Amino acid sequence: MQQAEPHISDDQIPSDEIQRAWVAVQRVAPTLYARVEADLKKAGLPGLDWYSVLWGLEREGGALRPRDLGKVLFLERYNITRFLDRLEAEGLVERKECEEDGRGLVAVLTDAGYAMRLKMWAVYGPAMKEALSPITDEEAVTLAALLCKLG
Amino acid sequence: MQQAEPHISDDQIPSDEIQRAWVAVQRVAPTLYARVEADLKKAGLPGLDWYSVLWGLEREGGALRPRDLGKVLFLERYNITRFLDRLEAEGLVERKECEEDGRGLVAVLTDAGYAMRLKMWAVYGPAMKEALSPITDEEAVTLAALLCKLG
DNA sequence: CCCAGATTGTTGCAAACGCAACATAAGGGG
DNA sequence: CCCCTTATGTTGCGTTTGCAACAATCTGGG
Repeated sequence: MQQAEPHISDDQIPSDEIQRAWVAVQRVAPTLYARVEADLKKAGLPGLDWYSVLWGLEREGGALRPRDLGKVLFLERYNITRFLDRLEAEGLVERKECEEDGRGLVAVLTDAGYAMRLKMWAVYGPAMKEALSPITDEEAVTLAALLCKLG
Repeated sequence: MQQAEPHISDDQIPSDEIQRAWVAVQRVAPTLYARVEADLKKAGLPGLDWYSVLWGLEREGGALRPRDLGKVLFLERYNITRFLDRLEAEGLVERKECEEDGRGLVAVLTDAGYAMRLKMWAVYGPAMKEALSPITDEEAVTLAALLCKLG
Protein backbone atom coordinates (compact mmCIF):
# COMPACT_ATOMS: atom_id res chain seq x y z
CA MET A 1 0.00 0.00 0.00
CA GLN A 2 2.82 2.38 0.80
CA GLN A 3 6.53 2.24 1.47
CA ALA A 4 8.38 2.26 4.77
CA GLU A 5 7.84 5.25 6.98
CA PRO A 6 10.40 6.88 9.26
CA HIS A 7 8.01 8.13 11.97
CA ILE A 8 6.80 4.72 13.06
CA SER A 9 8.75 1.64 13.91
CA ASP A 10 8.65 -1.28 11.50
CA ASP A 11 6.63 -3.53 13.78
CA GLN A 12 3.78 -1.02 13.71
CA ILE A 13 3.39 -1.24 9.94
CA PRO A 14 0.86 -3.82 8.80
CA SER A 15 2.25 -6.48 6.49
CA ASP A 16 1.45 -6.40 2.81
CA GLU A 17 -0.93 -9.29 3.34
CA ILE A 18 -2.81 -7.38 6.02
CA GLN A 19 -2.87 -4.23 3.93
CA ARG A 20 -4.28 -6.08 0.97
CA ALA A 21 -6.95 -7.72 3.11
CA TRP A 22 -7.88 -4.33 4.57
CA VAL A 23 -8.23 -2.75 1.17
CA ALA A 24 -10.26 -5.70 -0.11
CA VAL A 25 -12.67 -5.53 2.80
CA GLN A 26 -13.14 -1.78 2.57
CA ARG A 27 -13.56 -1.83 -1.17
CA VAL A 28 -15.72 -4.90 -1.71
CA ALA A 29 -18.25 -4.35 1.07
CA PRO A 30 -19.56 -1.01 -0.26
CA THR A 31 -19.46 -2.30 -3.84
CA LEU A 32 -21.69 -5.26 -3.07
CA TYR A 33 -23.94 -3.08 -0.94
CA ALA A 34 -24.34 -0.61 -3.80
CA ARG A 35 -25.25 -3.35 -6.24
CA VAL A 36 -28.03 -4.63 -4.05
CA GLU A 37 -29.25 -1.12 -3.31
CA ALA A 38 -29.41 -0.45 -7.03
CA ASP A 39 -31.72 -3.43 -7.46
CA LEU A 40 -33.97 -2.22 -4.68
CA LYS A 41 -34.11 1.26 -6.12
CA LYS A 42 -34.86 -0.11 -9.57
CA ALA A 43 -37.82 -1.91 -8.00
CA GLY A 44 -38.99 1.34 -6.39
CA LEU A 45 -38.29 0.03 -2.89
CA PRO A 46 -36.54 1.62 0.12
CA GLY A 47 -32.87 1.06 0.83
CA LEU A 48 -31.13 -1.61 2.85
CA ASP A 49 -31.02 0.62 5.93
CA TRP A 50 -34.78 0.49 6.14
CA TYR A 51 -34.70 -3.24 5.64
CA SER A 52 -32.31 -3.61 8.55
CA VAL A 53 -34.68 -1.78 10.83
CA LEU A 54 -37.76 -3.69 9.67
CA TRP A 55 -36.02 -7.04 9.91
CA GLY A 56 -34.35 -6.20 13.19
CA LEU A 57 -37.75 -5.38 14.60
CA GLU A 58 -39.47 -8.42 13.13
CA ARG A 59 -36.77 -10.76 14.37
CA GLU A 60 -37.30 -9.56 17.93
CA GLY A 61 -41.02 -10.17 17.85
CA GLY A 62 -42.12 -7.01 16.05
CA ALA A 63 -41.59 -4.59 18.91
CA LEU A 64 -38.48 -3.12 20.47
CA ARG A 65 -37.36 -0.05 22.33
CA PRO A 66 -35.16 2.28 20.30
CA ARG A 67 -32.37 1.68 22.78
CA ASP A 68 -32.36 -2.06 22.09
CA LEU A 69 -32.89 -1.60 18.39
CA GLY A 70 -29.77 0.52 18.41
CA LYS A 71 -27.81 -2.24 20.09
CA VAL A 72 -29.03 -4.84 17.60
CA LEU A 73 -28.32 -2.70 14.55
CA PHE A 74 -25.19 -0.95 15.85
CA LEU A 75 -26.79 2.46 15.38
CA GLU A 76 -26.68 5.62 17.45
CA ARG A 77 -29.76 6.81 19.36
CA TYR A 78 -30.42 9.80 17.17
CA ASN A 79 -30.24 7.69 14.05
CA ILE A 80 -32.87 5.37 15.48
CA THR A 81 -35.07 8.35 16.24
CA ARG A 82 -34.83 9.49 12.65
CA PHE A 83 -35.34 6.10 11.06
CA LEU A 84 -38.46 5.72 13.16
CA ASP A 85 -39.58 9.18 12.05
CA ARG A 86 -39.39 8.14 8.41
CA LEU A 87 -40.73 4.65 8.85
CA GLU A 88 -43.63 5.96 10.91
CA ALA A 89 -44.40 8.57 8.26
CA GLU A 90 -44.74 5.70 5.78
CA GLY A 91 -46.92 3.73 8.18
CA LEU A 92 -44.43 0.87 8.50
CA VAL A 93 -43.88 1.34 12.22
CA GLU A 94 -45.76 2.84 15.12
CA ARG A 95 -44.48 4.38 18.31
CA LYS A 96 -46.34 3.23 21.41
CA GLU A 97 -45.61 4.22 24.95
CA CYS A 98 -43.58 1.98 27.19
CA GLU A 99 -45.21 0.77 30.39
CA GLU A 100 -42.12 -0.18 32.34
CA ASP A 101 -40.24 3.04 31.59
CA GLY A 102 -41.91 6.43 31.49
CA ARG A 103 -39.33 8.11 29.30
CA GLY A 104 -39.07 5.22 26.86
CA LEU A 105 -41.31 3.99 24.06
CA VAL A 106 -41.73 0.92 21.93
CA ALA A 107 -41.38 0.78 18.17
CA VAL A 108 -43.95 -1.63 16.81
CA LEU A 109 -43.94 -3.10 13.32
CA THR A 110 -47.26 -2.58 11.53
CA ASP A 111 -48.81 -5.01 9.06
CA ALA A 112 -47.66 -2.69 6.30
CA GLY A 113 -44.16 -2.86 7.73
CA TYR A 114 -44.21 -6.63 7.75
CA ALA A 115 -45.51 -6.68 4.18
CA MET A 116 -42.85 -4.21 3.08
CA ARG A 117 -40.08 -6.36 4.49
CA LEU A 118 -41.39 -9.33 2.55
CA LYS A 119 -41.61 -7.31 -0.65
CA MET A 120 -38.07 -6.08 -0.14
CA TRP A 121 -36.78 -9.56 0.58
CA ALA A 122 -38.16 -10.72 -2.75
CA VAL A 123 -35.63 -8.36 -4.34
CA TYR A 124 -32.94 -8.35 -1.67
CA GLY A 125 -32.59 -12.13 -1.50
CA PRO A 126 -31.94 -12.73 -5.18
CA ALA A 127 -29.70 -9.66 -5.35
CA MET A 128 -27.64 -10.96 -2.44
CA LYS A 129 -27.41 -14.36 -4.08
CA GLU A 130 -26.31 -12.79 -7.33
CA ALA A 131 -23.74 -10.53 -5.64
CA LEU A 132 -22.15 -13.48 -3.86
CA SER A 133 -22.51 -15.91 -6.76
CA PRO A 134 -18.75 -15.90 -7.51
CA ILE A 135 -18.07 -17.88 -4.35
CA THR A 136 -19.28 -21.30 -3.26
CA ASP A 137 -21.14 -22.07 -0.05
CA GLU A 138 -17.97 -23.56 1.34
CA GLU A 139 -16.00 -20.43 0.56
CA ALA A 140 -18.77 -18.38 2.10
CA VAL A 141 -18.32 -20.30 5.33
CA THR A 142 -14.58 -19.61 5.29
CA LEU A 143 -15.20 -15.96 4.55
CA ALA A 144 -17.73 -15.54 7.32
CA ALA A 145 -15.48 -17.33 9.78
CA LEU A 146 -12.53 -15.08 9.02
CA LEU A 147 -14.64 -11.94 9.27
CA CYS A 148 -16.20 -13.06 12.53
CA LYS A 149 -12.72 -13.24 14.03
CA LEU A 150 -12.43 -9.54 13.28
CA GLY A 151 -15.85 -8.39 14.52
CA MET B 1 -31.53 -14.79 8.10
CA GLN B 2 -35.21 -15.33 7.40
CA GLN B 3 -37.55 -18.18 6.66
CA ALA B 4 -38.89 -19.34 3.32
CA GLU B 5 -40.82 -16.82 1.30
CA PRO B 6 -43.80 -17.54 -0.95
CA HIS B 7 -43.26 -14.78 -3.53
CA ILE B 8 -39.92 -16.02 -4.81
CA SER B 9 -38.89 -19.47 -5.86
CA ASP B 10 -36.52 -21.41 -3.62
CA ASP B 11 -33.58 -21.21 -5.99
CA GLN B 12 -33.63 -17.43 -5.71
CA ILE B 13 -33.09 -17.51 -1.96
CA PRO B 14 -29.45 -17.34 -0.92
CA SER B 15 -28.28 -20.28 1.17
CA ASP B 16 -27.68 -19.84 4.88
CA GLU B 17 -23.95 -19.88 4.22
CA ILE B 18 -24.27 -17.06 1.70
CA GLN B 19 -26.54 -15.08 3.98
CA ARG B 20 -24.13 -15.40 6.87
CA ALA B 21 -21.22 -14.31 4.69
CA TRP B 22 -23.22 -11.30 3.47
CA VAL B 23 -24.09 -10.23 6.98
CA ALA B 24 -20.51 -10.70 8.11
CA VAL B 25 -19.13 -8.58 5.28
CA GLN B 26 -21.64 -5.79 5.75
CA ARG B 27 -21.25 -5.74 9.50
CA VAL B 28 -17.50 -6.15 9.90
CA ALA B 29 -16.34 -3.70 7.25
CA PRO B 30 -17.96 -0.62 8.82
CA THR B 31 -16.97 -1.76 12.30
CA LEU B 32 -13.29 -1.94 11.42
CA TYR B 33 -13.53 1.30 9.50
CA ALA B 34 -15.07 3.05 12.49
CA ARG B 35 -12.33 1.79 14.82
CA VAL B 36 -9.60 3.20 12.64
CA GLU B 37 -11.48 6.45 12.14
CA ALA B 38 -11.80 6.79 15.89
CA ASP B 39 -8.03 6.56 16.23
CA LEU B 40 -7.54 9.24 13.59
CA LYS B 41 -10.05 11.51 15.23
CA LYS B 42 -8.45 10.97 18.62
CA ALA B 43 -5.19 12.13 17.04
CA GLY B 44 -6.92 15.21 15.65
CA LEU B 45 -6.48 14.06 12.06
CA PRO B 46 -8.89 13.96 9.10
CA GLY B 47 -10.88 10.85 8.25
CA LEU B 48 -10.04 7.91 6.02
CA ASP B 49 -11.86 9.47 3.06
CA TRP B 50 -9.29 12.27 2.96
CA TYR B 51 -6.52 9.72 3.27
CA SER B 52 -7.86 7.85 0.26
CA VAL B 53 -7.75 10.99 -1.85
CA LEU B 54 -4.27 12.00 -0.68
CA TRP B 55 -2.88 8.51 -1.15
CA GLY B 56 -4.65 8.00 -4.46
CA LEU B 57 -3.09 11.21 -5.69
CA GLU B 58 0.36 10.43 -4.33
CA ARG B 59 0.35 6.94 -5.79
CA GLU B 60 -0.29 8.34 -9.25
CA GLY B 61 2.61 10.76 -9.08
CA GLY B 62 0.99 13.54 -7.07
CA ALA B 63 -1.26 14.88 -9.80
CA LEU B 64 -4.44 13.58 -11.37
CA ARG B 65 -7.53 14.85 -13.10
CA PRO B 66 -10.69 14.56 -11.01
CA ARG B 67 -12.11 12.23 -13.64
CA ASP B 68 -9.27 9.75 -13.15
CA LEU B 69 -9.21 10.22 -9.40
CA GLY B 70 -12.85 9.25 -9.43
CA LYS B 71 -12.10 6.07 -11.32
CA VAL B 72 -9.27 5.15 -8.94
CA LEU B 73 -11.32 5.81 -5.80
CA PHE B 74 -14.72 4.66 -7.11
CA LEU B 75 -16.23 8.06 -6.39
CA GLU B 76 -18.73 10.18 -8.30
CA ARG B 77 -17.66 13.39 -10.03
CA TYR B 78 -19.44 15.71 -7.63
CA ASN B 79 -17.88 14.01 -4.65
CA ILE B 80 -14.46 14.55 -6.12
CA THR B 81 -15.27 18.22 -6.64
CA ARG B 82 -16.22 18.57 -3.01
CA PHE B 83 -13.29 16.64 -1.60
CA LEU B 84 -11.00 18.88 -3.61
CA ASP B 85 -12.85 21.93 -2.28
CA ARG B 86 -12.14 20.88 1.30
CA LEU B 87 -8.61 19.65 0.70
CA GLU B 88 -7.76 22.82 -1.17
CA ALA B 89 -9.19 24.94 1.63
CA GLU B 90 -6.75 23.18 3.95
CA GLY B 91 -3.88 23.68 1.52
CA LEU B 92 -3.34 19.95 0.97
CA VAL B 93 -4.13 20.06 -2.73
CA GLU B 94 -4.08 22.65 -5.49
CA ARG B 95 -6.16 22.88 -8.64
CA LYS B 96 -4.13 23.72 -11.72
CA GLU B 97 -5.44 24.04 -15.23
CA CYS B 98 -5.10 21.17 -17.63
CA GLU B 99 -3.18 21.83 -20.84
CA GLU B 100 -4.47 18.97 -22.94
CA ASP B 101 -8.12 19.58 -22.06
CA GLY B 102 -9.62 23.03 -21.79
CA ARG B 103 -12.52 22.11 -19.58
CA GLY B 104 -10.46 19.86 -17.30
CA LEU B 105 -8.05 20.59 -14.50
CA VAL B 106 -5.40 18.77 -12.52
CA ALA B 107 -5.46 18.19 -8.79
CA VAL B 108 -1.92 18.47 -7.48
CA LEU B 109 -0.74 17.27 -4.08
CA THR B 110 1.07 20.02 -2.15
CA ASP B 111 3.97 19.48 0.23
CA ALA B 112 1.53 19.95 3.07
CA GLY B 113 -0.66 17.28 1.50
CA TYR B 114 2.21 14.85 1.27
CA ALA B 115 3.18 15.59 4.88
CA MET B 116 -0.40 15.11 6.02
CA ARG B 117 -0.61 11.69 4.40
CA LEU B 118 2.53 10.65 6.23
CA LYS B 119 1.21 11.93 9.53
CA MET B 120 -2.04 10.08 8.98
CA TRP B 121 -0.27 6.88 8.02
CA ALA B 122 1.59 6.97 11.31
CA VAL B 123 -1.81 6.50 12.96
CA TYR B 124 -3.63 4.62 10.20
CA GLY B 125 -1.00 1.92 9.79
CA PRO B 126 -0.89 0.82 13.41
CA ALA B 127 -4.67 1.11 13.68
CA MET B 128 -5.09 -1.13 10.63
CA LYS B 129 -2.64 -3.63 12.06
CA GLU B 130 -4.48 -3.63 15.36
CA ALA B 131 -7.89 -4.00 13.72
CA LEU B 132 -6.75 -7.02 11.72
CA SER B 133 -4.59 -8.50 14.47
CA PRO B 134 -7.04 -11.38 15.11
CA ILE B 135 -6.09 -12.99 11.80
CA THR B 136 -2.74 -14.23 10.55
CA ASP B 137 -1.02 -13.15 7.36
CA GLU B 138 -2.00 -16.42 5.78
CA GLU B 139 -5.63 -15.91 6.70
CA ALA B 140 -5.41 -12.38 5.36
CA VAL B 141 -4.34 -13.78 1.99
CA THR B 142 -7.30 -16.16 1.99
CA LEU B 143 -9.65 -13.36 2.97
CA ALA B 144 -8.39 -11.00 0.30
CA ALA B 145 -8.57 -13.71 -2.35
CA LEU B 146 -12.18 -14.52 -1.51
CA LEU B 147 -13.17 -10.87 -1.52
CA CYS B 148 -11.41 -10.22 -4.79
CA LYS B 149 -13.59 -12.87 -6.40
CA LEU B 150 -16.56 -10.73 -5.43
CA GLY B 151 -15.20 -7.35 -6.49
C1' DC C 1 -37.97 10.80 51.10
C1' DC C 2 -34.63 13.60 48.53
C1' DC C 3 -31.33 14.63 45.41
C1' DA C 4 -27.14 14.01 42.43
C1' DG C 5 -25.96 11.34 38.61
C1' DA C 6 -26.99 8.36 34.84
C1' DT C 7 -30.17 6.91 30.96
C1' DT C 8 -33.53 7.59 27.18
C1' DG C 9 -35.30 9.85 23.39
C1' DT C 10 -35.41 14.18 20.76
C1' DT C 11 -33.85 18.37 18.40
C1' DG C 12 -30.93 22.53 16.31
C1' DC C 13 -27.31 23.27 13.72
C1' DA C 14 -23.62 22.62 10.65
C1' DA C 15 -21.48 19.50 7.47
C1' DA C 16 -21.87 16.07 3.90
C1' DC C 17 -24.28 13.37 0.31
C1' DG C 18 -27.36 12.19 -3.91
C1' DC C 19 -29.56 13.84 -7.77
C1' DA C 20 -30.54 16.62 -11.51
C1' DA C 21 -29.41 20.62 -14.08
C1' DC C 22 -25.93 23.59 -15.86
C1' DA C 23 -21.77 25.80 -18.45
C1' DT C 24 -17.97 24.79 -20.99
C1' DA C 25 -15.18 22.25 -24.12
C1' DA C 26 -13.93 18.13 -26.91
C1' DG C 27 -15.02 14.86 -30.66
C1' DG C 28 -17.12 13.24 -35.00
C1' DG C 29 -20.17 13.08 -39.07
C1' DG C 30 -22.15 15.67 -42.62
C1' DC D 1 -16.54 24.30 -41.16
C1' DC D 2 -20.81 23.60 -38.46
C1' DC D 3 -23.67 21.22 -35.58
C1' DC D 4 -24.97 17.51 -32.69
C1' DT D 5 -23.52 14.45 -29.23
C1' DT D 6 -20.61 13.33 -25.49
C1' DA D 7 -17.51 14.33 -21.61
C1' DT D 8 -15.92 17.20 -17.63
C1' DG D 9 -16.40 19.79 -13.67
C1' DT D 10 -19.48 22.57 -10.80
C1' DT D 11 -23.62 24.01 -8.32
C1' DG D 12 -28.55 24.33 -6.10
C1' DC D 13 -31.65 21.92 -3.59
C1' DG D 14 -33.54 18.61 -0.67
C1' DT D 15 -32.23 14.80 2.37
C1' DT D 16 -29.33 12.59 5.65
C1' DT D 17 -25.71 12.49 9.07
C1' DG D 18 -22.82 13.71 13.34
C1' DC D 19 -22.37 16.31 17.36
C1' DA D 20 -23.71 18.61 21.25
C1' DA D 21 -27.32 20.18 24.08
C1' DC D 22 -31.81 19.36 26.01
C1' DA D 23 -36.09 17.69 28.72
C1' DA D 24 -37.92 13.92 30.97
C1' DT D 25 -37.35 9.97 33.71
C1' DC D 26 -35.08 6.40 36.34
C1' DT D 27 -31.72 4.84 39.98
C1' DG D 28 -29.26 4.51 44.19
C1' DG D 29 -26.95 6.53 48.35
C1' DG D 30 -27.80 9.26 52.21
